[in-house]
Amino acid sequence: MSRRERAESELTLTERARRQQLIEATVELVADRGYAGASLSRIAERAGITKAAVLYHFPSKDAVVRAAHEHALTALTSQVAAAVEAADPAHGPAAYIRSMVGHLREHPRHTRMIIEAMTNESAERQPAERWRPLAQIIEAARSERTPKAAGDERTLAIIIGGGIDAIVAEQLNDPSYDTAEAAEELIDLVQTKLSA
Amino acid sequence: MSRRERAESELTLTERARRQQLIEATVELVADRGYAGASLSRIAERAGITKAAVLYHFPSKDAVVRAAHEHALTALTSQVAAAVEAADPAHGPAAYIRSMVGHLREHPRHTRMIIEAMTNESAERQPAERWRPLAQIIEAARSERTPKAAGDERTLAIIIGGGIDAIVAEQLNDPSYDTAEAAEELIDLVQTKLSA
DNA sequence: GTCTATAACTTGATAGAC
DNA sequence: GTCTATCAAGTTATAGAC
Repeated sequence: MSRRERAESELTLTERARRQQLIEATVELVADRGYAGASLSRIAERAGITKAAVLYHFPSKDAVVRAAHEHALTALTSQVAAAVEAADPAHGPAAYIRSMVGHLREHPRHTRMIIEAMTNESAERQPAERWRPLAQIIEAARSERTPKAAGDERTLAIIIGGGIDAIVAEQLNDPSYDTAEAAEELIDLVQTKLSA
Repeated sequence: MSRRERAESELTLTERARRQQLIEATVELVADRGYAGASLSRIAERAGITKAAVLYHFPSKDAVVRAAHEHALTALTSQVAAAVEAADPAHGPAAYIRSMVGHLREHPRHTRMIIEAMTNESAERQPAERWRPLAQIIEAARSERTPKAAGDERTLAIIIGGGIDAIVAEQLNDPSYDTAEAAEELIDLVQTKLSA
């Protein structure tokens, strides 16, 4: 299942281009038709080559999908991380929420890709712990206001994360939904909690 | 795709039993291996019969999965509805959160089934609007305290719903996570908001 | 180094035996 | 009324041509 994958440096120029093309095709496909709908033949078809040709560039179908997933996830996390670092620690949670909702709104296809990947997360992988980074950001913000305060950052981070997901998901099936405004309301909720 | 399904009253006793058995097998299967892993052959295998036999009791594979989905969903909504009705309107949101988290904790397999079904919700079905019932409960609670208040119930309901999902999901990959406590924290957060 | 032809298997569904 | 035998279409992956 898990063969060795070539290092980035060893890639031919055309290979690089093909991989990128295949990743984009896969992201679109997963976004449009879900995980199940992203078969090798359809990926190949969308890229204008054959199934077998896809399997030359990637060791397996799973590898293609994983690459597409990482592509979307990296884009998200790097942007959010940058936004948080640029912000004052006290406004860390707000920056996190704003940039995350913003990114997901601007890249709906990445969103679907990430959601699908999380849901179908094979049991083989580690338990995620997606809340941890946000919990640290909350802790930093908290210790800036009331130095000795230490609450349940984990649960708060989990709730916020779920809130973000739900807001973005809502926009997915009602494009007229104002996610920016919703994000501010979520931020307001968090501020209230942190001030208490 | 959508053939006529027999009315409940016309069902033989053995047919009733088989259907129930197949539904349970499907729920377990989806919970364990996800939507994709729930093929006709595996459903049949788990029930001790053949694929084709399954398709005698249900018109299609889709119908089996839909039945399993409805089974899980009905159990959830009926319990939550009862809990909310039994509670004072002012405590409606709390009752909603408690009973929902409680039910999902007690029935983890139903949980996975519902999540998978929501994610793979074919585009053919209506846009869900899962937040509506909760929004009404919030509105009722709000008008009891400050009769003229009318805020953004929709977004609040969406955030709460997402928070519940996230709490339950967390318990799914860390069984030691205390969802009851998390639920109380979420309730506290909502109370703060409604009091403001 | 890149891709075509082919294989081996699984899928959902039907027709018809009992 | 219940289920077995069979099918056509789809799936991923391999072997080997260019």
